[in-house]
Amino acid sequence: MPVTIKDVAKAAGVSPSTVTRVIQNKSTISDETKKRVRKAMKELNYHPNLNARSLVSSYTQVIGLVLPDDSDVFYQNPFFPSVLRGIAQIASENHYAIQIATGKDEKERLNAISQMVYGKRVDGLIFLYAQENDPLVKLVTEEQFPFLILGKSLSPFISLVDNDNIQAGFDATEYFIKKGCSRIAFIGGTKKLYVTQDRLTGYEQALKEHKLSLDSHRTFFADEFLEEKGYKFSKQLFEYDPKTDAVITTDSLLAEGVCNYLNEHQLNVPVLSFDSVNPKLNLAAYVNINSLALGRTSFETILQIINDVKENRQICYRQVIAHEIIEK
Amino acid sequence: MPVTIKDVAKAAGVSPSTVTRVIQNKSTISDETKKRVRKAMKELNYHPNLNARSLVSSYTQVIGLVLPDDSDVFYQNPFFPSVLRGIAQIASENHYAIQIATGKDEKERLNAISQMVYGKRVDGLIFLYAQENDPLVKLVTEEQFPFLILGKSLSPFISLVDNDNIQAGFDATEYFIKKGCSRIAFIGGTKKLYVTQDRLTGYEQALKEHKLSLDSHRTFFADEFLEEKGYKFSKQLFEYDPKTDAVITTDSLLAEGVCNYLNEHQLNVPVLSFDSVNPKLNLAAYVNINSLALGRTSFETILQIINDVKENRQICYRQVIAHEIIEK
DNA sequence: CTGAAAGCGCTTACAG
DNA sequence: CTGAAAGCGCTTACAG
Repeated sequence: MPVTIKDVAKAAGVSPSTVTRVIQNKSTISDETKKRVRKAMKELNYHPNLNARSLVSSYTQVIGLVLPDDSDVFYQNPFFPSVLRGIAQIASENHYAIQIATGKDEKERLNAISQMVYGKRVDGLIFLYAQENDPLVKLVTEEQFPFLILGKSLSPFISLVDNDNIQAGFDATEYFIKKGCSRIAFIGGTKKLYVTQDRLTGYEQALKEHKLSLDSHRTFFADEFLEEKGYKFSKQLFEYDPKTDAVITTDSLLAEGVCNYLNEHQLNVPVLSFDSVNPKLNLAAYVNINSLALGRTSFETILQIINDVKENRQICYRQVIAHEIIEK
Repeated sequence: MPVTIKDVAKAAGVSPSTVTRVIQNKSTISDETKKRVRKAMKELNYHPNLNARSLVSSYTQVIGLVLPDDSDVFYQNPFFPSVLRGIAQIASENHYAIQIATGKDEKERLNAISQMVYGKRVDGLIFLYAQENDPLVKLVTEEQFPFLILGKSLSPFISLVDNDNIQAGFDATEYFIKKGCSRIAFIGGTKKLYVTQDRLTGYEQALKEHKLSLDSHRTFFADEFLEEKGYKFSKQLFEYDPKTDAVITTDSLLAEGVCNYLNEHQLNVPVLSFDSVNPKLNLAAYVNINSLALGRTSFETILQIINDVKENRQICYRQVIAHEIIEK
C-alpha cells in the first residue's frame, strides 16, 4: 500500500489539508507545523499521487512535444536531439515532465494529442514542426489550448519560436558574394517546408541586392534521400555550369552529398550549409541556427503562455533566435 | 466546462457505470445500449479524463523513457532517433503515450523518475542506457516497478534488450581476418560502457582464435570528443605501426575522425564501424545493430513485463537483437 | 493558523 | 443486463 496524504497527516498529527498547505509552502502555516509535517513526509517516504493532484487542480506539470512523422528526415539530422536537449533543460529546471506524441501518420498523431489534450494529460503543447492548415494545430486552437510552434506559421496569431530564415539565407548568400563569388547555387530540402522557402527567399534577395541574376538552374530541392540528391544535384549543377563558384545547402545531409561529389571530381568549390551542431564536413562555413536556444526558448515561452491563459490574457509571442555564420 | 461521463450517461439515459462498461466494451452490455451510449459520446465529443481513470484504475497507459545525461554523446549519433522511432511505433499501436526523463546529472534524473514512479504517472520504464549500480535502477528494483534496460546489465535478473556485442565485435574482426588482414586496430568509445568492453572482448577473442597476437598499442578508448580522438588515435596508431591494415571503430563519430586522418594522409586502409543507420562515411563495411528493432522489442517487452507484474509473475526477459555486417 | 466537508471524474464491487 | 454507492488521493473553499 502506498503512503497517502492521510498517513502523513496522521503521523504529523494534523489534517490532510494542512499537509497540502505545507507542500504548497503556504505562509499561513506555522514553521513548527511545517517542520513536523516535512519530517513525517520524509520518514514515510511520501510522494503525492500526481493523478489525484491533476484531477482536482487541473494542471499536470507536463508538456507535450509533437514530433513529425516517423519517417521524416527530421530525426536524421542533429537539429532534433539538440532542440530536445534545450527543452529538457528548462523542463527540468521547472520540474516539468515531457510527454511526446508521434505516429506514422497524421491520424495517429491526432489521436495522440487528443488523448493528451482532452485527457488532461498535459498543460501545453510544443509543435516541433510547422505545416500550414495542420489539423492538429486546428484542434488546439479551437480548444484554446496553450501551444506554440517551433518554426514558422502563416497564421498571424500563433505563438512561435524560430530563426529568421530569410535573413539567414540572405547572410549566407552575401557571405559568398563578399568573397567575390557570383555563380552561387542553392540546394535545399523540400519546398513544402517554410525553412526551405525562406532561406531561398533570402538567397534571392541577396542576389538581387547585389545585382546578380537569378537563375533557376542553380536552385534545387530534394524531397527525400537528401544525401543522394545532394550528389545528384551537384552533378546536374556542374554539368550546367562548370564555373559554379559556391554552393549553399540547407541541410547537413545535402551538404554531404555535395561534398562527396566535389571530392570525387576534385572540385575545389566552397560549400556553406545550414546546420545546428557538430558540423563535420569539409565546409567553408556553416550557419549556426542555435537549436539549443530554440529548444530552451520554446519551453520558456510555453510556460508563459500557460500562465497567460490561466490569467485570461491572450498574448501572441514571436521569438526570434539569432543565427550566426561560422567560418571554418 | 468539459464533458464528463455523467453528461454522456444523462444523454444516453443510462448510469455512469454503464458508460464505463461501454468504453471497456464489456460483453454484458446489450448492443442496443452500446450503440446509444457511443452515439452520445460522439455527439458530446466526450473524452475521458485520464487522470481520473488512472487514479482509480492505477494504470496510466504511459511508458517512461530514461535518457542519459544531456551532454552525452548519445544524442549525437543516429542510434537514439532510430531507437526512439521503434519505440514510438509500438507505443502508438498499443495506444500508449511516452514520457521522457532527462536531466543534466544523476540527481535530476533520479528526481524525474521518482516523480514518474511514485507519482503514478507511468506503468513502466525503459532505460536507454546501462550503467552498473545505477541508483535509478536500484530505485525501480526496490519498488518492484516494471522496467527493462536497453543495453547490458551484469545483474542476472534484470530484463533487457540488447545486441550480442561480443559476437558483433568478433564478427567485425573476423571479417577483416578473412580478408587477410593481421594488423587490426580497435578504436572504441569509453570503457565505462559495456558496449565498448564487449566489442573489445569479441575483437580479442577473434584475434586469439586466429592466432593473431594481442597488442595493446592497437587499442584506443575515447571518453569524449569522439571525432577529434578518432583523428588523434589514428595518428598514434600509424606512428606506432605504419603497416596497420584495418581499423574497427565502435562509433560513427570515431570513424569520421579516423577517415579524416586516412584521407589527409592518403592512406588506403579499410575501416569498419558500428553504427545503426545512414552510414555516410567511406567505410569498407559497417555493423548494422538494428536499432529500430531494439526500440520495438523493448516496448513489446515492457508491455509483457507490466502484464507479468500485474499477474504476479516474475519473468526476466533477455532479448537479443541480431546484428549484421554490411559490406559497402 | 488549522480542520471538516465537499468534490474532481472516473471505476469497481455489490446488488438486483 | 444495469444501477446506486463507495472510494481512488488529492485540493479548495468555508468556517472558525
